[in-house]
Amino acid sequence: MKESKAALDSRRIILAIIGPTASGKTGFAIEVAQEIGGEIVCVDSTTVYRGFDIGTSKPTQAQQSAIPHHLLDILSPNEPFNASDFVSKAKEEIEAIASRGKIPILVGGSYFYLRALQNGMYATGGYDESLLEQINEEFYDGEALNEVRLHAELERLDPKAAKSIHPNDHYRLVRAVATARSGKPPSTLKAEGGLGSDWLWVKYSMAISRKRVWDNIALRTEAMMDAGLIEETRRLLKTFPEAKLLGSIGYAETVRFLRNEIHEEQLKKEITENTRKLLKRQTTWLRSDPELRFIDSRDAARVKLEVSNLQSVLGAN
RNA sequence: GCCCAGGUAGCUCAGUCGGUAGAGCAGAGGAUUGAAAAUCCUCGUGUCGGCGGUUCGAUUCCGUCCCUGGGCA
Repeated sequence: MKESKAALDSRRIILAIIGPTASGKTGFAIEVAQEIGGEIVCVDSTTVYRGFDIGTSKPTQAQQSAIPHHLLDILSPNEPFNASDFVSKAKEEIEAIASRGKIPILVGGSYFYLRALQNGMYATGGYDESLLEQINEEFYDGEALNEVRLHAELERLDPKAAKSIHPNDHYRLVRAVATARSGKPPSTLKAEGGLGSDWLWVKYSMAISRKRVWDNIALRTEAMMDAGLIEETRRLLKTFPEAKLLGSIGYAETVRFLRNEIHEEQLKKEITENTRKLLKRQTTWLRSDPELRFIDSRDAARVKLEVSNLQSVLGAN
């Protein structure tokens, strides 16, 4: 545990370039990867799915052939995927990259996934999914979930957890009750399985004003439409109508357009607005992480310098 | 030119039987532990179009002017 003696430091370097949508991180990450000899692991809940290309701003073929990208196109649209799946797959990729003598670079905007990978997740797993449904039924009153009763139940089982979960947050409420009923009060859980201190983390985000990201978002929405977002959505809707991602930004709005619920101008407006809201939520995550440093997209050379300094320090032992 | 309906928060509008006003959307901040591009919480002062008049007091009533939409010429 002691890291004061350099001779004991056997950590390997891992880079994270994690930033909001349309902030220019993809291009920056590729440049950095080329500078330091790295490979990219995508930290993104959407680009894992095949077929969802335009609306997810998946890295282009050219970008992918410039630097290997992992965890891209690994799933069919109907397959489930969550933070835990991400962690286990990412760990494999990271090990594989390191064993090739390359530096793993985590790139994406799904901060929740990054945190799960670095710090681990609660080992809840003790109940199966049917318990969630059972609770949903038990606390269903006529038309809707009775969150007051549900919240009271959590209050009884785990007062501390109840304090941190708002009654309207049904999803978290049901999960917390399920966890508590299976014998693990959520407030007592400890995160497990994170990569954490085995690696030397170098974490960056992009230094760019919200105004400029807004502009990028507007331009990118136009570009997505020109590139055939509507066609892509029509095709996916036909082949995978149940796909979870059809409910995500870009696709959900386009589905409504295809059902003639909104016109094209409205479609563009809604995608732009919803992407801006996403930007805001992502920014909240970034601000909460004191390890993150913000860097200009022209400063790839600085990252290279930092990495080689770190390498010489680590290599000294 | 005349008639009608409006001009209130960035947008769409509600409202005040006269005591200076409030919703939705947009926007901002936050949370976030197996759906996360999801889910949830908090945040609303603006010459109530301008100028006069009546009044203790006008965004509210009256007059007038300007602007917008519709109709008639």
